Amino acid sequence: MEYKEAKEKFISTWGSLGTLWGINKAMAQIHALLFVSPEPLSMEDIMEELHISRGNTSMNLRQLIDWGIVFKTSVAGERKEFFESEKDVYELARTIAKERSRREIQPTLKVLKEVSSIEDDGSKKTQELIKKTRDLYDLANTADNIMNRVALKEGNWFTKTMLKLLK
Amino acid sequence: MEYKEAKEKFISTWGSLGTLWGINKAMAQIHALLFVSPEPLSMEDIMEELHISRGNTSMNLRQLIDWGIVFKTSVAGERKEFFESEKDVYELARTIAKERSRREIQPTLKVLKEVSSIEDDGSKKTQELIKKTRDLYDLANTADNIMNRVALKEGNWFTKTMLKLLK
DNA sequence: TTAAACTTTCAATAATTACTGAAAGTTTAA
DNA sequence: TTAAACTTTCAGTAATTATTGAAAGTTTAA
Repeated sequence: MEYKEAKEKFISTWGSLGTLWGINKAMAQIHALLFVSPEPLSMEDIMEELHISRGNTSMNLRQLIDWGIVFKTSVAGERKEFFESEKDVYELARTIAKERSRREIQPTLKVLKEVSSIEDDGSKKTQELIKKTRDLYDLANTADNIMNRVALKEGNWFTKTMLKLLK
Repeated sequence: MEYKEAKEKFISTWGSLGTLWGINKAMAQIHALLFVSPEPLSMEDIMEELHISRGNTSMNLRQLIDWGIVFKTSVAGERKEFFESEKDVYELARTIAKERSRREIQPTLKVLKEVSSIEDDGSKKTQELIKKTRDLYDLANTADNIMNRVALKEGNWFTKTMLKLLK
């Protein structure tokens, strides 16, 4: 396997993995492409490599920028815009974790809190609903804290420490 | 807000959250329903509460069973099958983490390993591909290890320890 | 200013994914 | 055994989500 094949394999795998996790294929593939490109790419470049339309490219680039993992750059002497991705995997993971927390976990926690705060009328089913949503709240909250506040902070101090403990 | 409304809110939120993470709505909602039910439910019960067809119910129950988070049970004196979900949130999280690792992370790691093992021809783009896929491999591997081997083991020892550190 | 170069938007369409319902299959009580 | 009770399968359809392409919008060099 040499360069071209390897790169295509990576991009296509990343696309499928994205789909499995609720991220559309084009978005995941654009990210993958930018991630392994030594140089920033133009919209033209991306369209051509991935065989996707201008509109699709534009919309998905915007989403990647909204997520904070792709940036616009300018290239000296070129009029059009170029794009590059966050290159540091820890920074990438931290950004994604932070965004998913903000967009998805926090709203869910809010609902879990509301639901688990209903009045206990003493019935078994009400008590079960309260207990279960409270348990989920605690779990989601803890996982969120670990992810955002420990695991991904300060380079990989945490990682190194944990891997030592795992020996 | 009282019982009925709270329960519906929980089930519907769980369904949307699932969708966002690549799990279909019916599957997530069946799980939510079973998770807060004090008693096992029959297919009939589930169909009626969620307004979904028999076929849909059957297929999604099977998937939940395949994932290892829903079980068939028998109820004394009843001929039909009943279903109940894993009730412990830690066990639930552990099972889901293990399955997602097996189904998704492991295959991805395999591809990342392959891609990052191509021969270095000295070109910048090849070196970039190797470096980036190697970085992703390390990140995914570490996250997977922490998730499966530490964070979710033995009740919540880890959680408690971590939360203390976070003070 | 203006017109070429470029980007965004969005209605139409394609592709994918989920869901239904009825037929086929299975189990169990008598 | 058999027939009622129940579950699974799957072809057809519906719903959702992704993609295109062209028109509208924006920016910039001259």
